[in-house]
Amino acid sequence: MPTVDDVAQAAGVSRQTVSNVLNSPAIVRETTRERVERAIADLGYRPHASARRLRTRRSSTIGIRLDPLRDGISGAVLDRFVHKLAEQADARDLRVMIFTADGPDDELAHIRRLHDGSDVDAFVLIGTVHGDVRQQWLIEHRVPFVSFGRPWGGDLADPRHRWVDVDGRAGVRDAVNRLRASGAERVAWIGWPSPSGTGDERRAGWAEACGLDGATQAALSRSTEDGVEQGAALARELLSGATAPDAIVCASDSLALGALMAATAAGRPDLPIVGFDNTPVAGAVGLSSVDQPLDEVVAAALELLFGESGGDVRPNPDSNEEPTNRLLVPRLVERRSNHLALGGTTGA
Amino acid sequence: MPTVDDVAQAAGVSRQTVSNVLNSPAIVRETTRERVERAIADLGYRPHASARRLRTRRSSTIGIRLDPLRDGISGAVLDRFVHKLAEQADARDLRVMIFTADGPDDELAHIRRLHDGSDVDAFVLIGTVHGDVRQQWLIEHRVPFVSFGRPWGGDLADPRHRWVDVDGRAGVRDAVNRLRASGAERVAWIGWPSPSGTGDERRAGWAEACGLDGATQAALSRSTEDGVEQGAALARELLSGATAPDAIVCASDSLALGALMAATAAGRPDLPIVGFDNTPVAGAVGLSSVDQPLDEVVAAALELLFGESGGDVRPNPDSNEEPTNRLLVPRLVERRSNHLALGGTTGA
DNA sequence: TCGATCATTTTGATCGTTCTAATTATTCGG
DNA sequence: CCGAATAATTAGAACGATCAAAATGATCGA
Repeated sequence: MPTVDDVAQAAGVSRQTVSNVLNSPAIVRETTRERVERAIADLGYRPHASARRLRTRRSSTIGIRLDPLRDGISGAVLDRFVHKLAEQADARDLRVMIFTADGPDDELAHIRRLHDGSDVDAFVLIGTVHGDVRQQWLIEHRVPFVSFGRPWGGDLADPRHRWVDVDGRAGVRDAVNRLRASGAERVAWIGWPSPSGTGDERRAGWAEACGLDGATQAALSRSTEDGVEQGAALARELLSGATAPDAIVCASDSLALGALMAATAAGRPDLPIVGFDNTPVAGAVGLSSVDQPLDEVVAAALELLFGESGGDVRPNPDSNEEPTNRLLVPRLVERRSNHLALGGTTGA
Repeated sequence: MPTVDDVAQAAGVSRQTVSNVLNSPAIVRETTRERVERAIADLGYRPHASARRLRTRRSSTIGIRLDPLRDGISGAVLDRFVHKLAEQADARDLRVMIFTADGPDDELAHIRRLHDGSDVDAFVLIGTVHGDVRQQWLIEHRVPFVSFGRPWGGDLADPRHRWVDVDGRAGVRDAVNRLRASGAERVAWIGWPSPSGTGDERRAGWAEACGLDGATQAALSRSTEDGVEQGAALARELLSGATAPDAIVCASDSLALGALMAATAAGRPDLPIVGFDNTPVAGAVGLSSVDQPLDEVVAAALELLFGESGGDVRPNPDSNEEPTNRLLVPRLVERRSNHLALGGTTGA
């Protein structure tokens, strides 16, 4: 591999001029620049990333932990998130390094390793939880990071904690409103056990929009761990209850798929059911779902970390001038035909 | 961040001794080593990754392209693969860098960029295709790589092409045999259009084991692009045909899910159906599926690249002594109850 | 006690780049 | 056509680690 010196020699200039052509072309004379560029092309020169990183003390690399494998249907959202992150990072000439961890402490160990070794100069956190050790450490050590997920239980406006999130409450509210506009009067809810930041927010959206009194709300609301079977079980329970729902909104596609299966089996194939995350499965079985705008989420995350369109600059973590967080609005994807019942999409 | 010099000073030794404690502890005297280790711990020293990489000319980083997002159910396999890769790479003190690409040429551009910049010193390729430009370039430039997937149409024994694959033919064959042992006599096949290396292999497994004459084989075999709806359509076609199948084996879980939906809708909820990849959805709806041993695949891939348990060594690409590939055997995961029909798993 | 041998530690150079500061070319008003 | 200002380029040092080889310390048989 040729070095900057080889290029310099070939172009008849000095090392530094070659470097300038690459990093601040504006200060190099037109004719010189062209000569150097030709030499670069001829020799097939590429800067040695590690040498550059060593000198500039910038890795231009973001680290992200892959979510632990779940058996559920969901989780695919985070895979999509990572994918989009890689895509958009590339556009800014950033690299993405991944790692896995067993739990928060293990993750923190990885974060420290990658940070202390200057492998990575910013982190993206997903799935924030109450009193997160990661956030605390990152803030304390002034390591740039952004989280996909609000700092539950923390100061939402703390400028040192940059975050992006999707307004699940609004998403569910819209879904419920839509169902009611279509004639549903008893929209039920299947969600996750409290306390769960994300889950509680989504449920709140349902509670706000369902238009039911307290007793009816209690009768039409259920919670369980995420999972298809769990969703099916609770849907069966709801459907055989005293006040049967005429629509169900769920906190996830897994729960919704279960509910759809239960409804179909119970002879109610047309019961409107809405899931969350708009996973591939939802599309496949014809399930409505609240779609998170991951493209925007990623774009906002990178913008908070690196600025408007900045290449690899990286502002300091505690300016208080512009907001350091962003709440995005999801969109309901409506699907009408229950493919489980039809056995296919559009007729035989 | 402290440097090796700071540690040296604190421990009262030279730079190099600190380096030796980290890289070849055996040659350092016990007492000295302890002193240095204490200093390292006290100062919280971590070697600067880029400096080390610059000097050693080794990045200890593997690059992998994330599969393009598909709408299908499958594809999750590759996410799981990436996850396990990150896990096992970590155990060897390797980093994993991800990227995305629009097509083979774009991917090659990324590969060149990462390689030429010494960002990455080995690549893992997934989803090999006939006459792959990536493989060709990597071999030509003697860049270490391993592919998950055989070099379709190439020399399977070429020592310069390290690969790991799962024997889909054997997997499908076993599945068919199992179905026949349970009494099925007309096992149908729903797969992908030929030519498709992976798809053709899987179909061959069916053809070998189904025990049907040519005409019946033709009547019971269908192919289509991957997708739930596509699977449902073909299953309907098969079920309403002259010679109706009493079991269906599919090339993917997407197709199988479609088939299951179609069968359920057609009043044949108990028709045995087998998918491929054992994705979360298969578990959720109670679909049998052929499971790829991804742990072993990843372990084998890393072993082919870095040796038995080697940390970050990296053998040269063309020794002919040991095999440079590995074909692993998948395992059928049997599930009996069709949850679509029951509307849940284990009764109400 | 001496020189040879082996174990341990240190010194100087180097990886490929960019930073800082100094040097040389060029432009321009008068 | 000169001197000052600005533009363009260059030389030397530095980033933080490891390599290669030299220097020192310890061990041991004669």
